[in-house]
Amino acid sequence: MPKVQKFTRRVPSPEMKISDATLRLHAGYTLKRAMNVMQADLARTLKPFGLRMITYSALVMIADNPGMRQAQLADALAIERPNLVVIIDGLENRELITRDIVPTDRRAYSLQVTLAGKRLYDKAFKAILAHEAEILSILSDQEREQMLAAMCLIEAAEEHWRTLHQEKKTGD
Amino acid sequence: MPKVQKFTRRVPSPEMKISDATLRLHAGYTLKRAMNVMQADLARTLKPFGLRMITYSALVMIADNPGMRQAQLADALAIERPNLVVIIDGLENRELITRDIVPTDRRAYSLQVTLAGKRLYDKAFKAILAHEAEILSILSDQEREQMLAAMCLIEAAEEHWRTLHQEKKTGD
DNA sequence: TATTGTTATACTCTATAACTATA
DNA sequence: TATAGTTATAGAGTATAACAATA
Repeated sequence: MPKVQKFTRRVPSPEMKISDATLRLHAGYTLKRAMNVMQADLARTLKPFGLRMITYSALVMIADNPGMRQAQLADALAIERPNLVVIIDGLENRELITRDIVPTDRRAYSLQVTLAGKRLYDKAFKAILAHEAEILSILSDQEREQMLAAMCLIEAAEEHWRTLHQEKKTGD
Repeated sequence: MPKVQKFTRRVPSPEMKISDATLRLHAGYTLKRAMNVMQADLARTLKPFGLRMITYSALVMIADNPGMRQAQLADALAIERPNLVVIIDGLENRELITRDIVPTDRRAYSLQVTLAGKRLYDKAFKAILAHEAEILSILSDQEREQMLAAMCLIEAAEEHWRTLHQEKKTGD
């Protein structure tokens, strides 16, 4: 089987029309492309506040759930506990949150937002809402609601789907 | 003897209710959560074929656009040229694609899919469609179409949005 | 001088094992 | 024994600078 095809000319001109029609048939591909746009805008929006997506998410969760522990936060944000440590460290060093001692369980910390943390949270939250409203303005209110509902259904479907197949994740 | 816990708890922690209601107000957050589900399933689906998302995408693009160059492929997949090299290397080593010489431009390569590459592409494509159909079965046909249309609008909106603001990305 | 493919590098994000101190 | 937080580390994924060959 000769692999030399230097004589088969296909004329790969720079003006050639590139098509990703096949990949567009995959919902995951289209979803990823759209999410990259949202993600990039979100990162730009948060940058002036010195926040990244994950640090902002952690700040919001702590502010909304005062006293929560790191393990709970990691679970809620769907990240591993070790990766949360540096995130919490950063927020604590900037005095946006505090790690308080839990009298009933001296292994754990009670996470609390500070006044400065809540102020930053409020500003970042409003900025994000404004940016997202701008990007999503191409969608009607109904389209936007239906899209978000569909996203929630997809996310929720995973648990249902896993239960159905009784995941054997221990071996694979 | 299966180990049975006296008190089975999914989250062995305070009985506190954790809420991510605020983050749910951000479309980007909800979008990311849903995409993670699709992404994880896609990775699982491709694993038996020895493909990752990016290598599968490259294979499909090359098969659908015979003769395209690496720079074009990198642009289409929205990745940097240096990161594409190792991907192309992998596909070429497995003889799924070939790098052919372009007589008219000896700097460039003409990317072509091999028969084995096309066969793997067909199998992987069908597997992905089946998996996605299963996950998206919680949505009606109309809901699915509307969701995908919304995703395309969001992605397309970025260019429009950037044009409107006449990006000063050179300094930011 | 600009472009194609490439190398080297670095930085982020994520995943896992193992340690400590508690329970 | 099990859990909460931590440390160290490794693997992806992604970004930029710079180089050789060629246009």
